[in-house]
Amino acid sequence: MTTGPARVRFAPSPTGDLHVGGARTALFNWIVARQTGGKFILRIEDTDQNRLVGESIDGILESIRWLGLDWDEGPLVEGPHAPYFQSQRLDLYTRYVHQLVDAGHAYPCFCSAERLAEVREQQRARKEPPGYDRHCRNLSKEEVQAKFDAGETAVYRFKMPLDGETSFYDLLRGEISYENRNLQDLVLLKTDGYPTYHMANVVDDHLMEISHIMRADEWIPTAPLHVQMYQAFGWEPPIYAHMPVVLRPDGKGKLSKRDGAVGVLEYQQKGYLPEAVVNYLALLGWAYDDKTEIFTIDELIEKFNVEKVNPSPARYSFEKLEWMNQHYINHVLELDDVAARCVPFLVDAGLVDPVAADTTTGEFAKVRDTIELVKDRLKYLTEAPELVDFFFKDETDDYDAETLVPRKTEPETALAGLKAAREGLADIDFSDEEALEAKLRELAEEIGLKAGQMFMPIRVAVSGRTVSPGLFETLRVLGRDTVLARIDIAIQKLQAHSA
RNA sequence: GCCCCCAUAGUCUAGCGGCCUAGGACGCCACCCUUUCAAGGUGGAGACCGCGGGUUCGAAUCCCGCUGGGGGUACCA
Repeated sequence: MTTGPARVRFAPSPTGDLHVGGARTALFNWIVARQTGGKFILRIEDTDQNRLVGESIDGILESIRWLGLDWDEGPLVEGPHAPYFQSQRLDLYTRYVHQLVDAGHAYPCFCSAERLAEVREQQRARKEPPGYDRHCRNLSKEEVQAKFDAGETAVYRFKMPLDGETSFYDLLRGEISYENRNLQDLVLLKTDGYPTYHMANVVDDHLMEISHIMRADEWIPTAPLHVQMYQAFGWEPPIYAHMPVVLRPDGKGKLSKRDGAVGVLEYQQKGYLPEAVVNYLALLGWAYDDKTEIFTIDELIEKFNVEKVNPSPARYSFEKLEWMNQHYINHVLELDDVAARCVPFLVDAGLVDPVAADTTTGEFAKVRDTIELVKDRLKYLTEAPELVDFFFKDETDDYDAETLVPRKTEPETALAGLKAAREGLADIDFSDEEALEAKLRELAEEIGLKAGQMFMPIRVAVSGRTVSPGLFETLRVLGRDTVLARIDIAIQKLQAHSA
């Protein structure tokens, strides 16, 4: 698709959180930049003062950063085409609009919002396609001057050719063409002096030397306008590749906030790994072959091919993403890595000291030892605290004596098992998991219990719950003192219960 | 309404004229492993490749129509 280094851009509009659909577009752009040794440019399209949510910019930058998509030019890092906020480039757009006006490709339009609404209303009543009626397109120089002199404000519209057709090549779909007579004289510059997306994006993409425009599907209908603008300016248009939109899980419309977690940062908070999110997003509409689906970021850079992105819209699946996340935690990341990523969540839960963030500390070692036991059953990092809390607390959470008694057994059975364990484990080497297991199995046999009947009460006694990591490794990590003390408590509980 | 895009199982997809009695994954169902829960292993159900016409010795793959879905139709992006 390209011969040299690509200059691509991701241009979010700061109107809220960056959501996964946008993140996917950003990812594809970033990958293309990296695989061609090009540049990934981040540009903030803050051209709509009404929808602007100032604080959202930080969140968007944080989201992109969290995903690991570093940008070469843009906010904070700047670059040769600064500023990268369109609100700081207003004079440029004004200048270029006037260039179009002078060349006869744009014109001021004095129509009020009311008149436009009225025109649309009438068109609808007559069942005609809605759109601007080009009322001001042929105003004479004198008429225009008179209106400005009278203090009227104007927007500037592009003077779309009335006949002929406009076509462009889309990397995923091939040639796409539109008949000009169906195209509109869209607004380029608004009355508040801000440009519309069309103006800002064409001017900036050209000035910033963007080579490939990879953006969402929804932009296809306005692409011919952009192509006409490039022509009017006498500029070479970039290569286009429109990414299919991400649909709601039920397929009924674009994915939006209403459909659950769609903000990138929500995934961070919910204990997802950026690697898993990236991997899932890459697979949404793209596949390398008929088998592979786990890709490191470097493999994506090596194997991804924009031209193979499936042009049909894809539904978003929370289930598959969840599976992907679990797969990464269970099978892709190394233990130390998972442990380190769990630390913030454990700290938040008040279980470990913040110094555990330093992987050379004993605190971290303890975290690693416990995470090792639950790594293969974690779906989200957020589950870590609830799975390992009993290793860090002095006592287990309170539990009902009943839970010490496995189904279909009597309290006496559980009590006998616990007492046997209490004695039998007293002088066992707790660092030796196999010895622990051998001893417990031996004790079970001695008192005529099945392994499960013996193990469950102990599990509950030491962890306070019926679901826990493997028993013997749990005992090993807990250590003799804690284990014996907790068994004592369990025995008391059971005796009190039966009395 | 008009314009544009898309079309392989519930979902994401492989396939780019014969290798397809359509492959993989998620989800689902069994069974195995097993000290709980996961993970893992094995097997299974699930697609007349949206429908109808062509082209061809041969079509999921090429062409046309239809239907369906999605997008756009703003002084929003």
